[in-house]
Order: sequence, then C-alpha cells, then structure tokens
Amino acid sequence: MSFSDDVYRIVRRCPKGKVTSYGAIAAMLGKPRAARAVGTALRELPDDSRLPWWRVISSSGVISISGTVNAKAYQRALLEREGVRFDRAGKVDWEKFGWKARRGED
DNA sequence: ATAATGACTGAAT
DNA sequence: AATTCAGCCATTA
Repeated sequence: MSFSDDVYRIVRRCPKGKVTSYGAIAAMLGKPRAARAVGTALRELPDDSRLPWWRVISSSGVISISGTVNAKAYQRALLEREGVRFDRAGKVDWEKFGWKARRGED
C-alpha cells in the first residue's frame, strides 16, 4: 500500500455531481496537513485513469489542476456535465455540491 | 540522507 | 475580492 493508494480509495467514493477538496481527503486519511501531498498523488494518475479525479478541487472552491488553461476548462466541463455549477468567479458552492461522506455509506 | 517540487491551505495584506 | 506567504508532505532527483 502507499499514500497514493489511500488517496485513490477515497476519491473513488466521491459520488457523481459532488466535489471534495485535497485537504478534505487528507483529513479523511488522518493527515489533515497532507493536502499538498494529495495533489501529488493525483498528479501521478495516467490519462486513461477511470478515477473521478475531476471531483477534487481546492478548498476555496476553484479548479486547481496544473498545466494549460485547457486542463482547467476540461475539468470544469466534466463537472458541469455532472450538474456541478460554477458561480461568476468560477467557484463551486460547498453547501450545494460538497460531498458529505457519511459513515458506512458512499 | 539532502534538496527541490508542486493538482494545497489558512492567515495576513 | 485578489495577492502574497510561510508551513506542510509525499515524490522524485
């Protein structure tokens, strides 16, 4: 096992139409300060990965993927396709789309 | 073992 | 609301 595997295990549970943050995932792993490392884990994902990596955004509610502007547009498109809405500032409302993981369920 | 590198964050400006 | 910044951490060189 590895830290990355642990991260993937969490991300895989994030339901369609919902989003979570790097820090939240780190917290779920018992390492509330490892948000940055979570990003490192997602960075290793192959392009053909089936993991819903696009449902992971920054705690501020904005897309935080690296690379070109296209990458951000792509992630946003994937989310909007699932019903996630962005406000004028390009931010997601945690109240409406934040994934609230409940114990014993997805 | 050391140092550099970010898909991070919260606080301060 | 927009920037800047120091602290954090798994990876990688």
